[in-house]
Amino acid sequence: MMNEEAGYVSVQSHTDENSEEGVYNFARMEAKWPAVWDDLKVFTPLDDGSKERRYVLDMFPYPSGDLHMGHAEAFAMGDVVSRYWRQLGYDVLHPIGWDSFGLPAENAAIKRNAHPSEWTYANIDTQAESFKRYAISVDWSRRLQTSDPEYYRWTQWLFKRFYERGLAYRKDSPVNWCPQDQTVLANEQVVNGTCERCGAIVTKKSLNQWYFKITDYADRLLEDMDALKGLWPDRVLAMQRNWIGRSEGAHVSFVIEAASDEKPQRELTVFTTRPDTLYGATFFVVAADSPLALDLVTGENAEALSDYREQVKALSDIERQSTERPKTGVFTGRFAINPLTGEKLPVWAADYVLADYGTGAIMAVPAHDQRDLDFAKAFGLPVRSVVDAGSSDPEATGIATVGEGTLINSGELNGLSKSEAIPAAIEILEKLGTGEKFVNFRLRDWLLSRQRFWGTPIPIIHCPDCGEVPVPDDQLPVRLPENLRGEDLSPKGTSPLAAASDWVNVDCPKCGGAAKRDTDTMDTFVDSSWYFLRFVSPQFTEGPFDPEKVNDWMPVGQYVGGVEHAILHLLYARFFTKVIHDMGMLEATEPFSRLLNQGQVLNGGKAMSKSLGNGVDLGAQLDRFGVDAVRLTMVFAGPPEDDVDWADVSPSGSAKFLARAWRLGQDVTSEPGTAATSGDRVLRSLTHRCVHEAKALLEGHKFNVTVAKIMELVNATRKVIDTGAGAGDPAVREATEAVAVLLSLFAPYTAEDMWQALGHPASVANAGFPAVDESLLVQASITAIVQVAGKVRDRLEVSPNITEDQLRELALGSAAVQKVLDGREIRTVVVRAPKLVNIVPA
RNA sequence: GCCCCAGUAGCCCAAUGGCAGAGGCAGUGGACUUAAAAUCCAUUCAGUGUCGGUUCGAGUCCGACCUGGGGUACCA
Repeated sequence: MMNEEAGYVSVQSHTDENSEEGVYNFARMEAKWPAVWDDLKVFTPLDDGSKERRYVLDMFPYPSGDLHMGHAEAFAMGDVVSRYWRQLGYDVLHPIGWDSFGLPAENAAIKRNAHPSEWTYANIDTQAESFKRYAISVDWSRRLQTSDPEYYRWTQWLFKRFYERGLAYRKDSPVNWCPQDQTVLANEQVVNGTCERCGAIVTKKSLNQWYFKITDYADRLLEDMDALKGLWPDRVLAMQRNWIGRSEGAHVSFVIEAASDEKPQRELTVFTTRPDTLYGATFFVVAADSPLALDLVTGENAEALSDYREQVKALSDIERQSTERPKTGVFTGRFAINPLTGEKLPVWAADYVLADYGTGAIMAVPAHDQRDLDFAKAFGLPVRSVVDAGSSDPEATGIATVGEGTLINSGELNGLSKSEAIPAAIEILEKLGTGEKFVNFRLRDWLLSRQRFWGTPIPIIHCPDCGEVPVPDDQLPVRLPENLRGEDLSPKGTSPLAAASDWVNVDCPKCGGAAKRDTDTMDTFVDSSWYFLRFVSPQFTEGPFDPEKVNDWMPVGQYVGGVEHAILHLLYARFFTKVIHDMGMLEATEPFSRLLNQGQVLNGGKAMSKSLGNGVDLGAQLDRFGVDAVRLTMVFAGPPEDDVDWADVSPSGSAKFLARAWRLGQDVTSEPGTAATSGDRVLRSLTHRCVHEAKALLEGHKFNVTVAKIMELVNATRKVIDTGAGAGDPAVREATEAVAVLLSLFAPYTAEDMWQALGHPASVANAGFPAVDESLLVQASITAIVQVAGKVRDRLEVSPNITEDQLRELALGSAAVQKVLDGREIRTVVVRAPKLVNIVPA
């Protein structure tokens, strides 16, 4: 703490305007350079095809307030890539925008009796100013906001194209409903099964909602991940894979016996991954909350089912999801016929079978499925083993046998192993015409409608005669009304838009009769599923994006953002990209070639939060240490994907290092353009090795190690100035210029100031990555180590070009080696010229 | 429960299968200073979570386990 204070004082003491020349002063640099960069349009891509294009993108922010430490880390990382690519000579597209629709703005508007746009755009302006101070290298002319009518016009346009392709549709589905507040709740507004606002127990209510048919793309979303292997973090790919949840098995049809004239015979299909266990099925279960259960139930059981369904509805998510909860269910009075054995299986309704997975019905094989076994034991249903896994009886132990084994009690399947029996059973079912191989997915369609105001209106008109009628393209955008504010936006059981009668009531575009607008708005994930496409031509008026520009830039070469978006945003963006590709508007089938997940910024081992009181204010850190020091600290703290614990790092140490680097620029006395060839050979060699290694490290996103290499070079250069060839040596200039260019990726103000001190015009961002002289990478001599039985026994100074034979002879001739060998026979000699010899005695 | 990721010095972190240390923080000593800060120089500190395996050689590869973090969970 004392030392941090010391750093603070030392840096801060030089920030006043009258400070002496030659002293590092971050405040002066931060005041000076942004205007210069703006004038030079350093970060505006040429976009003319004269240079190879590269697109780097940070996940765009939500304007919740001013920037915080998390933004500072994420954008520091993305900026390294952007500035690195620019130094390599690419035409870099690095844009910024805001994901500016969303509920917080609506809540703020209710509280302040204002329109959500006021709060939203004020915050955006604040963040934009902070980003400019933070010196992220973005093209400000491409700035966009998803809540701009010029943006959401195209969100609506895309929705219509999805609608035309049958990929946007409405259906009834159960949603969270608060009976007290008379409103639908988002999942995150349901806390422990109760309404976060009033505490009432949340129930399910069936409402008509809009969906995107993402399930049509499940296979491609899964398969195309193969090409992302090694380019996206493994865990993100794993999470997406789990989310999509591909499961191979079979559909099997069961005949349900007739119960009466009103309840005639019918067929029901189940999905199972274990068709081999069909002989072990002893009962049948349908999801209690599905319409199927109501259809099946017979008279005397109807009341029990109805009571049971009420109980299930009242269950909180927490209770429902607990695997510890005892199995519950009711008998429906019906029986299913096992297609292989003709056996009658009682049909139960239970909540452990989910209505929206598979077909909402299962065949229950208690001997080989733990859940079925738990249910069988709770209701005294029979258990029959059909796979002998050599373990004890499931009925006695209560543990289902799920592993490999030999089929028994299973007719023609007897004697087969589990893995042989699965395809054999499918073949039998297919011959009987009562089943087939089937691949099931866990992924569900994307519920996109929200009963909220501050989102993209759904461009559909409901006409009593014509039904759903899309708003014609030339009438887009359907704008949000501007006269609703404050209490008008509070939840009243329907979307706030429904109350805006001027807005809702329109003529049907088809028949001209009285009709009403759809009053729902879109999930904000829709807005963010295509913003990366809009950035290629944000002012384009003929479509969502310029069809030529989009293929010039897409796919995004590097995407940077938090792992919290590992599933939803990234899956949705991939889905949109594929649909837009299928529409023939885009060549790419994946939006983001490479993905980097930066870690979180913690304080004292924990995420910063108000309740913990451990928040660190970004603005205060910037005031105290300077933008460059904060950026450098974020990058140097560790690998980009690791969390940064602000309690473990030293922004004052970063500031000290930057001042040290900056002073090199002040000290150099040779003229710009001085040839380096006559300079200090050792320093030159180090400079070129540093640049060479930095390139490889940057490609691998090892930014922290890159910074360490720059520090090494700074230390060596300082030594040459103070105790070596001196400040006038051409190698010192060469090294210092390399430091400035490398540092420009991490500390743009310091680097720019150094560049100027070295006599170069702005901007260092365009200086170009230093060229490496390969001949300087070769060292004059190398220390070869000589091991005996893996232990180091001698070191030899050898030429890097030494042959294996030469090195072997030298090593064997070593006195130290001979002493250790002590006359023993030699079994092998491993030679790795020029670095190592390992002599293995017999 | 299942699936990922990570365990190296007091701390943050480096190390194409080849001398465990590049860098930083903290500590210690010194130079400079009337003194302090800043600056500069020097320097202490671990055998890599545990056990086993592969190899001439393992922090690195393989297996099991321990600890921590993350994801997911009645998905048939």
